Amino acid sequence: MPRAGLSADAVVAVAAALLDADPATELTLSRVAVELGVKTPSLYNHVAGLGDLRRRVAMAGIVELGDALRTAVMGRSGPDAVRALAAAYRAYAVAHPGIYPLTQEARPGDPEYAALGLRTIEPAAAALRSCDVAEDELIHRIRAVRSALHGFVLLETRHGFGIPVDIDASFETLIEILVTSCRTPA
Amino acid sequence: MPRAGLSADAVVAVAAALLDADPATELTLSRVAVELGVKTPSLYNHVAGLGDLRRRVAMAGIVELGDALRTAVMGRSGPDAVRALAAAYRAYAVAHPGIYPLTQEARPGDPEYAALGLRTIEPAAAALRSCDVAEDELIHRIRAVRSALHGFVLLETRHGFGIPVDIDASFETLIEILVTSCRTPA
DNA sequence: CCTCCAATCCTAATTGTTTTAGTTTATTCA
DNA sequence: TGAATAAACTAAAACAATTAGGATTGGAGG
Repeated sequence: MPRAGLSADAVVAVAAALLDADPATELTLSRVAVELGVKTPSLYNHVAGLGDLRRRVAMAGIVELGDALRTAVMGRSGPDAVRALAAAYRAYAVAHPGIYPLTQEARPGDPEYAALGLRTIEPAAAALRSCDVAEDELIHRIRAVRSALHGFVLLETRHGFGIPVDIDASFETLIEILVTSCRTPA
Repeated sequence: MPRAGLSADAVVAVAAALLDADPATELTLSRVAVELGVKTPSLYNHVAGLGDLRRRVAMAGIVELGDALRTAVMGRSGPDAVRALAAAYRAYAVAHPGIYPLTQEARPGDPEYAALGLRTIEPAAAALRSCDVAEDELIHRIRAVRSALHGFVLLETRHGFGIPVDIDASFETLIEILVTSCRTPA
């Protein structure tokens, strides 16, 4: 038995790659093991099972998505910030159609996971605060933006938009609707 | 072997009920069979397998959702129609948190399924047309509304809104943003 | 250098799932 | 009544997750 030299990170990376390569196919430990040239039970030395693997992929994805959003919003404000945030959000989902849905899955009773989730909320909060959104409206506006972006990229990446009409234009329309709510401070 | 008196519809109904009763738990033929007091292979007399069962549940759901939307929009126009549509959409998803996601799954190469999908699009198209949305903008507006609603109800029903702040108020905010794009004809 | 121990990887086995094949029995209808 | 059809069953194959336990590797400390 020559040692394969695995690590939790390597397993997570392969799982993430498989997920993005074919988002429609279920992630299985078998496929990850084959990809790594190892038997399935060996994965348990690095990861506590399929559920844990999915959680780890999700957390890595949240960090990446959060960083992308933070970067996008940096140095921008008002409608510009919202537009940049939206573009970055969509870009991440399109680039990672398998990982993305995991990043938006709730895990009740997992404080570490919940804490990470704030990474994707904060940039949105910053962008909206930079439009003069009242503080008691902020959460609702964040939820609205998040809902719109989440729904759009989910439908896009899963081919839910049936008609072959320019999806970029649809996204522009969506963003402009969202931005409208930003343009006019009270 | 006393006969159980099943039918495709009965199987679909039980599957739908299981799905809604516990949206987090995977739908399996085993559970459906147990619920019906029958062995798993017997289900194949009525349904072509798990995939077919899911498809049938989805189609039944699409019809129900489409009817709810059509009813909501009937006799209304402009912002009123959009508000009613949104409320009905959310009500369906909340009442059927297990079935709803299936109704929004794309099935490439399934014309019957695609045709059914129009049932949920048409009410939205009607609502938006009744605001003076230009015809070449219509698809994009429909997609925007659909994205926003889809994302919201998915996050709501899967407990994706972390903070315990009034979700109804957030939905109101979202609808008002969508309706804004409706209020002002060119 | 050598021993030892912990980590890694394996095989074997259990459980639970989908699905196919073939059999039996109930129902229907000619 | 008797035959055809449909619905249920048993048996079994294929595949996945997981656990248990055993063997080997690789490195840490003497």
